[in-house]
Amino acid sequence: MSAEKIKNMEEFAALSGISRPTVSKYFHDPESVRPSTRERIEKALEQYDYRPNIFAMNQNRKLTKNVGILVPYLADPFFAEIARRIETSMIQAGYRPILLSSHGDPRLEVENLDLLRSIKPAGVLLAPLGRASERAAIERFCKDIPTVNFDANIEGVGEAFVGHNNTQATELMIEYLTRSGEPPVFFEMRSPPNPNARKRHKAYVATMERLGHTPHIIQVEGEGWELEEIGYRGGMTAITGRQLSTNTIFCSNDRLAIGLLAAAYELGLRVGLGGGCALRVAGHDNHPFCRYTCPTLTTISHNYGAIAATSAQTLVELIESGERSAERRTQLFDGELIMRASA
Amino acid sequence: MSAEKIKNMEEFAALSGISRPTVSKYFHDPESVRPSTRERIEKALEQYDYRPNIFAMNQNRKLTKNVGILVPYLADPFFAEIARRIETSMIQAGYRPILLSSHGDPRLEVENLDLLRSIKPAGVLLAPLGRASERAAIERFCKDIPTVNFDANIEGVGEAFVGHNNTQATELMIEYLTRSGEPPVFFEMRSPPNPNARKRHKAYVATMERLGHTPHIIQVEGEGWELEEIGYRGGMTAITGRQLSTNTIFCSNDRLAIGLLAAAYELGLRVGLGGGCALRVAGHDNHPFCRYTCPTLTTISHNYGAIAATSAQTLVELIESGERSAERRTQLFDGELIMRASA
DNA sequence: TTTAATTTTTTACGCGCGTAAATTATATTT
DNA sequence: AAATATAATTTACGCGCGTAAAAAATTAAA
Repeated sequence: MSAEKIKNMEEFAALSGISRPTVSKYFHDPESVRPSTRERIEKALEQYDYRPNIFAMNQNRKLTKNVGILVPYLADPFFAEIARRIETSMIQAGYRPILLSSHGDPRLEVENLDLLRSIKPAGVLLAPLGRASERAAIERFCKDIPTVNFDANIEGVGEAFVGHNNTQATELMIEYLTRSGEPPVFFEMRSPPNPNARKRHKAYVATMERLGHTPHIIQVEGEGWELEEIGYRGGMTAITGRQLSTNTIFCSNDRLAIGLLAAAYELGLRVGLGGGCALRVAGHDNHPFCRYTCPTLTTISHNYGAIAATSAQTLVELIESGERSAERRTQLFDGELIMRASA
Repeated sequence: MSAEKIKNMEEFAALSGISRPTVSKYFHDPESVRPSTRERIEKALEQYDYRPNIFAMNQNRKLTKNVGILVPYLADPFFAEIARRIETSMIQAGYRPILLSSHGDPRLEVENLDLLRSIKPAGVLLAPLGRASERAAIERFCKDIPTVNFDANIEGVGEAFVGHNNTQATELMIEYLTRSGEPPVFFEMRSPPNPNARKRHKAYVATMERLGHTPHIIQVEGEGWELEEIGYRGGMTAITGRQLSTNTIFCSNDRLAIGLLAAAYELGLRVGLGGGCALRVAGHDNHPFCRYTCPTLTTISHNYGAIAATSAQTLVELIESGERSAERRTQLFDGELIMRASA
């Protein structure tokens, strides 16, 4: 490889003995130039190690290969995992994903949308903060750029929504818990930062009533995204304060459940199904780490694979058809009961 | 807010009655224009909601406010956490971080470096994959762009290295474990994907020998970044195969330890310090989740705050001084023993 | 009010590339 | 070999903005 540094396509074109527009064409699609030309370009490429500037490329293109992925909080392994899968799908489909996290901050979410605008994305995959989001800004964004909404639904926003069927999943778990023991109390945050919490709350109440049980809800205090810590503290006060009307707790999400398990462990309560267990605990999400709690956490899994693949595919179709779909499609994937040792 | 859409600075300048270069100056630094002018611009800003295109801005600037952050595997909460902190630091310092993950793939690491080149970053914070990295590509990158290396050191690459003192940390843990019980066996992967593993291995051997003990190492099989799963499976075979020469296991990292704890739990081994415990397990990293294992995991914490802050600050200084430092600075932060219940 | 100092505007060019239209060169067919 | 089809080149302009230099307008000082 030569030591000379190549600044731009002009220089590279000169060195390879081909005109710049042809080189440009080559980078857009290597098949679109004559084989002999292609060979010459590729030989030069080996010698000089030039790569076109991606953002300059996209500046004057009507259709770019950039896509944005925006999630509310990347340090949460749930989002990290689903983002990773979507990223991989989009790369395989020939796109270049840019992943951004809003760190739980609605202002940063808006800023990130502005940043995404700047890369002229062909489309965006958006998991919004939810209630905290600045709806107007998001709506404006989606009006301009084809967007697939995932994980958390903002009604009417984006061309499509792909998500988890919280209602079905909640029913599934309550039915299982009721069938195999006492009906559960619901353990949640009073003001949850994560989306989906409301839906789960409502589904819990509705399902309990349908089954003829009285809903019983424990709402723990706490702000922010340190959900395990909040679950732990809330669990301590709930258990020591004897707020539990049954021996079965259904947590709004796995991270709260993980904290609750830690509290139970510390207080010497045995958690699980068998005789001699004082408590059953179930979660929701199938968080990457809940296979490794002690006891392992019974939970409901999102269909991660389907949600990631469908979101990605929906966006790709949207982009490649070139049309904005007339009606907004909503696709929900059923949750799956993951029976482990905690309930 | 008006319904009209503004495409570029030209249009916005026309609507606000100010010339484009002055508007450009305003966006660079609002204080640099006359107060009356600033007012007019800001009034127009409220009306029309225009934002300059970030990448077009940077295209022709000698010094941009973009910085890149590249980590090997973002779905690992360790990297998610440290990246989040660095991102926040850089935002506060007035920079615009772009966070990228290589998903454990060296080729993607090189592609990400190319992508970073395209945004003309003022500097880059790089946690390389380590041994798997394509050293030549990284060297070339660092020659062109001021880079601070963090977490995993690639000797001679980047202007500075900021990381965790694996040697001190390993010594600290071995001394603690030895003092409070039997000297530990070392539990690691035969071919670890994560950086730092080698250093810890060497430090283990050296420290054990210094203390007059025979090093005993269990190397588990497995590829990829599913470290908990690998730790679990390796733990199962190690325990059932009676490969343990002592009752104390020091894991190369917390994620392996988490898997190992799950295996011990499943096999009915009590883990912890007290009488009646068959095993002691310690980890390394202070992974965000090891506070919530059962028993809680004794480990060594990186000085997350210091590493993130120092990396960010070093890069900012490097950028703002405008010089490339003559000698490569290496800063290691000592680990801290986090005593919990598992050892 | 005049003069000097500071801003702002105008003008003009550059960044690295896309892309369309017209022209020229090369390959394929008859 | 001539005619046709295909590909490459030249030319020219655009994307959204930075920035430098000169000219014009505004403000502050004398």
